[in-house]
Amino acid sequence: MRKSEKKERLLKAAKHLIYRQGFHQTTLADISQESGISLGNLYYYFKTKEEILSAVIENQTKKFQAFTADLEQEPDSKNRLLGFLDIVITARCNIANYGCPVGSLSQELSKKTETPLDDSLNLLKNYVDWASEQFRLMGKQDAIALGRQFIATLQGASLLANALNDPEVFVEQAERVKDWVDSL
Amino acid sequence: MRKSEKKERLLKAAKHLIYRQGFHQTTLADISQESGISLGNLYYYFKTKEEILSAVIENQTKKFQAFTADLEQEPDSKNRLLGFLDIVITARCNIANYGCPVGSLSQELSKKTETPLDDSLNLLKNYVDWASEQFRLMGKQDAIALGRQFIATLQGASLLANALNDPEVFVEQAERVKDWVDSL
DNA sequence: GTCTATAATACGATAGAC
DNA sequence: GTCTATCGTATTATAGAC
Repeated sequence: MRKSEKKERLLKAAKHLIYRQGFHQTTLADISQESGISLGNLYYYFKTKEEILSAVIENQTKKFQAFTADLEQEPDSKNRLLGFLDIVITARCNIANYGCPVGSLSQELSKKTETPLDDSLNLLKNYVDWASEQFRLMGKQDAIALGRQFIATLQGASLLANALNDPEVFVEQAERVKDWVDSL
Repeated sequence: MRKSEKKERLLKAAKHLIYRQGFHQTTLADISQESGISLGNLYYYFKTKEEILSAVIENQTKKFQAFTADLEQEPDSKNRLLGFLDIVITARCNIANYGCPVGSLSQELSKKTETPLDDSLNLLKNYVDWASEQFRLMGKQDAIALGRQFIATLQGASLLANALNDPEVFVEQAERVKDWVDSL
């Protein structure tokens, strides 16, 4: 196994566990076990637990970029927003079980007493900016507020579906967002 | 100082700290310090940390009941929803700094690996049920979905305002909800 | 009921052999 | 690079004097 391959295994395990358990509840022993890499060896790849968190956030940022780049294939911005909704709807079950990976992490980190780690703040902002840009391309005057509304409603739907433990709550609300976008 | 008064002091400190730091990041030493009650004495009032959490959740439930009971003075259900919005808007700064007390706790606890503690699940559900009831009284067929939309949008606005650290983001989105309710 | 001191444990991090 | 063993500290919880 290549060195970088191990680092990726660790990152994947960390991402998975942090999503399901939250950052503070995930121990390095958990990550070691899930990845099959010994606890001592883990420190060869990441000097601190915080460094793992940074890597996970960076990974999420890249995923966002790949996600929106893929949507660029659709030339119409309204259809891009609708395509975005279709994709998140397919994640309904994970959302009902664990919430939105970006939103839940973002909220947990906002309660951190230590260093702010601004990258996490930017994660949600990236999505908001992307959505606002789509509304701007649709010629909307209040594109920024619309973009915030788009993301906020989906975040709220994730939170609610998670709290009520019901994927269909997420689908129902996302469909409402679809109707709303369609009507604009 | 009465015995029950001390218990209330502990509860208030715990509630405050859990809201600002989250449950897992709040230590019993923190609660001891904030309340001015020694760590050992704390255990006279609450046998475990979990028991404090239960008390905080129960307190939030009572707050919800008092909150909605107060709104019952307004005879028109649409006005009750609008009144609800006006009140949460006044909390904009706390929301931008720490999120919604109910939503953030609910999300943190949904990631708990141990016992589910269903009371926390019911907290958000109480709000949803209340909102849905108002829409039902307004004669809406899809009152349940509307109630979910009402609470979900506010939760999303809280999350976003918190992530972006901007109270006006919350106000902007809450005003949009007001316009929406008004138009129904 | 209230306090100080301390036990018990979990966890991040390091040391050092291989 | 990788491992096992272990340190140091934070934190929940208890013991026991007052």
